[in-house]
Amino acid sequence: MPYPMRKTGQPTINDVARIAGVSKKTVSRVINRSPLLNDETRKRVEEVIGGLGYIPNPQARALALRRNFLIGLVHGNPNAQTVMNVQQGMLEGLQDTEFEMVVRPVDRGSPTMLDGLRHFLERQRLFGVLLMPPISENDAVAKLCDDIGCRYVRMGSAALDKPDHMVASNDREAVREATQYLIAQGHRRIGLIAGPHGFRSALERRMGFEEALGDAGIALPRSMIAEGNYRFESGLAAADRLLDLVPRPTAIFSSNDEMAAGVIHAACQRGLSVPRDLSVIGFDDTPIAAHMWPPLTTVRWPIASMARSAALKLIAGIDGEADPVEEPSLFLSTLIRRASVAPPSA
Amino acid sequence: MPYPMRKTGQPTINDVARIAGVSKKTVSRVINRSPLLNDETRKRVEEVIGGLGYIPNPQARALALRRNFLIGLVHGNPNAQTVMNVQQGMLEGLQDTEFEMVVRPVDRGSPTMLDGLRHFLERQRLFGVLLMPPISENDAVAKLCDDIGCRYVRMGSAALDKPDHMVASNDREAVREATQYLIAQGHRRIGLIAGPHGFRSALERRMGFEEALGDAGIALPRSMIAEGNYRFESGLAAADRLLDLVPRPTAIFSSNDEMAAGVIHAACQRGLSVPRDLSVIGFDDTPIAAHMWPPLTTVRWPIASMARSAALKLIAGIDGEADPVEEPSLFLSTLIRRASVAPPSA
DNA sequence: TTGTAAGCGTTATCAT
DNA sequence: ATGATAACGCTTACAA
Repeated sequence: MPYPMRKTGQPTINDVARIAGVSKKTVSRVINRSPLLNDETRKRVEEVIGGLGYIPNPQARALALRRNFLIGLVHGNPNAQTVMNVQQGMLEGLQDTEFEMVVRPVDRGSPTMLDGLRHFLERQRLFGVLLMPPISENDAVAKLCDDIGCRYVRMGSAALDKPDHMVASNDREAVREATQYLIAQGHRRIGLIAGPHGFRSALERRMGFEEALGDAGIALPRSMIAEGNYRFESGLAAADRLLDLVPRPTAIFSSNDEMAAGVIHAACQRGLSVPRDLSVIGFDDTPIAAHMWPPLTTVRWPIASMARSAALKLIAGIDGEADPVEEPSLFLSTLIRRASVAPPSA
Repeated sequence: MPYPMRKTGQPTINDVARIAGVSKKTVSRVINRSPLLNDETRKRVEEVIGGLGYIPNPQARALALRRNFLIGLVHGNPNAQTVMNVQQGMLEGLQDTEFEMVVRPVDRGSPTMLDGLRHFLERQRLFGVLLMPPISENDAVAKLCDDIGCRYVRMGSAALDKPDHMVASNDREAVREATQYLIAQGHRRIGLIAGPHGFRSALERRMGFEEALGDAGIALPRSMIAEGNYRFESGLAAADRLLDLVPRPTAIFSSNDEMAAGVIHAACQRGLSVPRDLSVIGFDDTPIAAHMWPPLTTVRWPIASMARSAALKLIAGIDGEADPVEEPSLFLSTLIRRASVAPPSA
């Protein structure tokens, strides 16, 4: 036999029912916090449950309920640190619940992505999924979840859905602020390393950047914008393009930290000193931001808190005891000022 | 009702049996690749399965088999990038199987860690778990898995268990080689930033370092060793201690990349130039190694390959078709030479 | 408020 | 080689 059986000595609902002198259904009601139950009965059953150390079998529940106690994390191919932060926040939200986290990387862009995801969700009968950007920006994915009755919460850089299906950050305003900070420092030739085309986060951040420059009456020639794909190498290449300009930009805003690391790398390669010859601002505040030299001024993206909140939204309303906590849907990003920004040198 | 029911239109084993004109048990035999089956029957059933798009319900299987199709990833609190690499390797090994990955962070050091883990494994009836270092070094955890009939594979920096329960890297030799490289460059005052006490990886790497120095007849005063906890800040602090020495070390081997980033940070803060004033070698070859300035010479730790192999070991022997692939148990680390090492300046 | 009986979709036992 | 029947441990209908 490929799958060897295994005896388990764990108590079942039958044991509890027998010892408590009630039917299994009554025990089931206790487990599921049914409101119509005599307090005395409930107490007696709970005592037996405690004494036996009984824990309901999740597999049996999943079968009967046609629904597993698993929350999926669906992510595309973003930054490793971002994924870790999301996992951490999610697990925090799921802590001390009956839910576990299963991780599902998908290849966005693959034509079979949607089908693969459908099979996954249908087979595993997930309770819900957390959709990370940029997968979360795909409306077809959200519709798929709806169709097959799987709860979902989308994480995004703008309001993508109804509040109970979404947690968002205010990227545009945060970037506008960051850019205003550069302007206030005296910078006028400011380059942008944009995120990849088709990403909502890329769009929002770019618009924040453009708004700030527009408000200050600073022209933004096309040449001052270079597009990257959120990866280090693309930041390096984009910075090379911007730094080749004459005159050179005195500051660069990069749409994420990983590309900002590429900017600093490119500057160092040319013998430019940051921030003396070039100021740099990133976005995310991943650990490397504080660890690189010079420490990177960046926008702190509260992605872990967002994920925690998203997880709580996903499982909200199933805890018979308390009313579901109203989790916020909007999270504010803040500018973290470090050494990578200085006034432009004369 | 807290848990709303949901109708599913998916075909079941009964549909397959009815249409194929066989009993469900026969279908079950086809699914599980039972050897005692008429080829003709199998073919007919497989056709129906294909036509219907039937997929066995994992929840029902889990209940009947008393075993879930989930592989757990148990990790303590190490480097985020390392965890991501492990996840990636694991998922690669699990790709196109019926298994999913469940992530379980645990607080090693907590007195309830073992109990918590037991509850998790027993409740979820995991098929198997991948134990990341340093949790993997805890023999009590391995014994726990054995006791409750959960497969396990331990990842480590040395042979921790029998080959089918372990994947290991040769940290000691790799570090010896890295240190020899520093010596060959002409360094004689070489500092070590060790990993935390109680970690096997820390011990192995330290021994490799000491062996290389011993072989070369270079004295290693206690003051040239500083202990860190694998985190950036600890590397920064340890480097500060080493760089306060008079005379200063001309090179530092850091037991991982994150602490090495701290070393470079500390050097920059003092106005020292790497590699002119100080050569640095790290361990891991996480992405930041190539991204920092200067690019970090480091030991490439093939942790993703190890995790992939570990996953394959976990599910080996259940695929009735092919014989289980013999996965390697030992993985070799290699030195990656980048710009952070140079001969000591006169 | 509680219990009885019938699933949920699969696999194990023991026939034939 | 295949099938009937009883698990697996829980939940929902429907009674009582």
